Amino acid sequence: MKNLNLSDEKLNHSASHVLAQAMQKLFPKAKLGIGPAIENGFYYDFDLDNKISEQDLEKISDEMTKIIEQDLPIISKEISINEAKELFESQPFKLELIDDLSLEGIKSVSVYYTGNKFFDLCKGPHLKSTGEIKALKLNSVAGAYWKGKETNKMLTRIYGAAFLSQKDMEKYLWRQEELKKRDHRKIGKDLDLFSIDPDVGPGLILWHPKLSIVREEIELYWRKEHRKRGYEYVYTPHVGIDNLWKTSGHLENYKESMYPEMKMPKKDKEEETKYYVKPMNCPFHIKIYKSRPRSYRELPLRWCELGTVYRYEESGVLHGMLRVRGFTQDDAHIICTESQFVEEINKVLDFALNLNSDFGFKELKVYLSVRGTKKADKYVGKVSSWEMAEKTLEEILKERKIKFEKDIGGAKFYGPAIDLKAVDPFGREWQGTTIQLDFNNPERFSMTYTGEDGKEHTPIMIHRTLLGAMERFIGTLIEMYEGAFPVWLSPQQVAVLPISEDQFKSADKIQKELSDTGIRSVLLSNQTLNSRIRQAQLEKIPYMLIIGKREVESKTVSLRLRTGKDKGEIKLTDFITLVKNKVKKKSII
RNA sequence: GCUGGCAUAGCUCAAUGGUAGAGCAAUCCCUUCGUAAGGGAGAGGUUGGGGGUUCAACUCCUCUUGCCAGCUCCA
Repeated sequence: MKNLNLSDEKLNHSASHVLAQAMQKLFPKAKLGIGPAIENGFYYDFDLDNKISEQDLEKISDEMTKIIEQDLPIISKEISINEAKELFESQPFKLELIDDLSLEGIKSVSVYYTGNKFFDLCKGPHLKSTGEIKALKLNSVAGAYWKGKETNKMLTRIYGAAFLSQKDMEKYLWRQEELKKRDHRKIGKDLDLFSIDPDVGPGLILWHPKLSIVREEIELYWRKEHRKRGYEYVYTPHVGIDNLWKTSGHLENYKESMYPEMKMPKKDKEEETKYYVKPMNCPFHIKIYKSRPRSYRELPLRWCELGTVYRYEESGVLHGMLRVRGFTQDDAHIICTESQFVEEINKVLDFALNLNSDFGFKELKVYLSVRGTKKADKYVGKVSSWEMAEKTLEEILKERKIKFEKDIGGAKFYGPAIDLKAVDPFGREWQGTTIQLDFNNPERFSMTYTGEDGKEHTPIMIHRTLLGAMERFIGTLIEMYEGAFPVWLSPQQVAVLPISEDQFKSADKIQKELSDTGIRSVLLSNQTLNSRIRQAQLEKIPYMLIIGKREVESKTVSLRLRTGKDKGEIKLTDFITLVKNKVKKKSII
């Protein structure tokens, strides 16, 4: 969660109190949960006897407006735990919160009054009066578990946002519209990039030809960069026998995320062989490692694979290409000695920063994912190894003077991680790179190498993805660029547009010449010129070449950019050089 | 998985109990055009699926599948 600035927090937090007050008036039996300010707004949770839907928001919003117009003062009062218990007698959730606070040893709590009828248990701070809220928008109704626990009661949550001026609200609404326009699911349909078919299965992506070009370009680049950095490619199967997953601990720790087993009867025997589709690639890479004895002289080993895995994610979390059930990780496992480990992590970090920058992600947020306190039994391996690893990763980040936040509870069951999240122009964060330590598998699989001392040692395994997964990464790119991919990734780079039939032949020749130099181009010759320009524009093709009588005579092409800019006449050879340059520099246009 | 909502032509949407309609796309015909939509014609649907209520269901009820928002979870 991002840090909120104080004025936004006061504003939205006060608005959430106004919402609660309005709800209590409209639904006197409503029990109040909590109502904090969040990034870009606020919410409040209620326990209601009745169902409410988005249609009710208007009514609630009107009630809130009345409270705002009364310009009620917001005043805090410090009271003792016992007084608080009396005051919130009829509010079971508040009583629970008071008990929690009391258990923490807190003796008094603050209560905020809005006018003299409404009060709420609250730390504050707040606006001085409701009249400071100048505009308001209720967005949605959703269910949310009390205290975020799946086993707790589900409350009704209402989301909204408050503003200090009408203008601020307009800006906010504009942003919402802008985000809707960039939704990769919409763009994916509009630009014929991908689809999801219920008959194939929810969360399984069908890559259409255009998006497959984007992926192919990324994969080519990815391979080249890995080769350059001393990685070797491996290929491994999509399924493995249950024994493998027993050894890896997946059947113990990860089974609910795995597709169910495939049972294969054995000939003349009663037992069956059970196969599982892989949710991770690690066990396979480990088996390659274990295919023969290893020496310290071979280490570090860096094995990478575009490994397709399947995870049976809960139906409610699926989201276009960003959260799917089948995805291809740009996976790698680095197997090294203890003394190589710090350097290897640093190399991976260098690689990751470089890669992110090449795709135009200039701003990154770094997280150190460590164990949480809640589900301590979820983590496998010795506590001492965990402490050591978390400390080492933290030191590496500090050494590099990288600013980072700790993501407490963000560690995988097998080890801590460094996660990089790309920040887009709208401030949204997209996880791609994750560098995870794994001290579960080397032990479980009894991975060893012979050291300089002639003795057996256990290697360290680093598990990492840089892009994350092809699906999520490319989905992110679609949102980031609003479907207008940088030139090197554009499914079509050039549209060739003859003005009339007289130039069809020349245009066709130009298109073939572009193809010969490896530039992806398409000849559009139906309909009017304007309609073809529109077509190329809507397809977000970076370059349009207009070929008319003039151009044929002077042996040039007229260049129009997808930005709408008319660059005038240019020689074809110069244009080819220009495109090649843009491709090389990975420019947007 | 949970809470709430949605599902009508390829797409975007209309029709609120009386046997489905528009624009765009696609198809065919005419048009050959100088920087974001040239004109015309015909076609396209057992209203996501099953069951029920009713003389009559896109419309009401119920089950189911998928999708959307959020919760929880995650590459």
